[in-house]
Amino acid sequence: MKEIKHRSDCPVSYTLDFLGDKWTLLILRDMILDDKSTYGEFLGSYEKIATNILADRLNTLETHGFVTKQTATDKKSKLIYRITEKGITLVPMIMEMIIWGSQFHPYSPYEALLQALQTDKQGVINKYQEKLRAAVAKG
Amino acid sequence: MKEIKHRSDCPVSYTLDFLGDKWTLLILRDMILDDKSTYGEFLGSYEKIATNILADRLNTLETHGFVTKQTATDKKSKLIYRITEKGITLVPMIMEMIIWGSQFHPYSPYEALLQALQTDKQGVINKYQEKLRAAVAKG
DNA sequence: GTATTTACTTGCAAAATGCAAGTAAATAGA
DNA sequence: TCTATTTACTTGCATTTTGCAAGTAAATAC
Repeated sequence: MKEIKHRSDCPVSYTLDFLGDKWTLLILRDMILDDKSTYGEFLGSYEKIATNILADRLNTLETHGFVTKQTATDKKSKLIYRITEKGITLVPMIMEMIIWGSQFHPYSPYEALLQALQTDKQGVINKYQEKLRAAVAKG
Repeated sequence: MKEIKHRSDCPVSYTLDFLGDKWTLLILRDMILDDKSTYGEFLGSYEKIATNILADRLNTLETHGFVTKQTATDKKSKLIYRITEKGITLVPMIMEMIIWGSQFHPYSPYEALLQALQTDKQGVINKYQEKLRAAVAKG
């Protein structure tokens, strides 16, 4: 279990204390953009996160209220990780990263999304946030 | 000198390969928000970056075209780090971090900035980018 | 009853970070 | 001109984090 140390009161530093690593936001990307929700699904992502790191990050995300964990209704051995309202506040950051990264390295699977972001960024953000909220509400 | 390894073509992962650590964006914050430009100034920031990490990150930022380095006109022993056009593309990300971090941890020195961001985010971004471009042009 | 799925934990090696001290050129002050 | 200080690092070593492979354990499928 990782204890987060805050180096200063600056919001940039504060943000990096949570999100400044190579894996945390990739898990949230999987949840936000690809509707992934289980350990196995996160593990299956192309970037190949190590099992111990994934367990650690999921734990930290849960501890700090970005996700919740509950056993699946259909299968007791399956755990469902769901993004919370706090997690949903990270949608703009993820979108900004898609925009930024795409400038230097185009990625065809996100071409339509990128186009939409360039036309109406706030609209896209709202749509994703509403979709995620609906999923939370559905339970 | 750090070689950046890209884990996948996903722009989020690509972005994190560059910026997914605790220090790189803090140096850029110092340049963008506080007009810092020397090794000593970065070292003086509240978060207390280690000298070897600072040297490494400045080197990496320079290697990848986010900053340039040149000796000061007034003092040969002084090196000036300047943000490039590529570095300036990170302004929206930094602003998003300010907005996000401030939600959970208010920080009075950025109160006015935050207010402005909430009223007219794109306007603030443009203003900062123009200010930085002007500084680049001035040399 | 046995194999597989799902979600981890454990142990150890490798890499990154943090801390303290040392270096070296340029400048400032006596 | 000699000495101290500023500026920008590098080096060495301890600590922490990450990565990889293997092991565990409950639930489910066959």
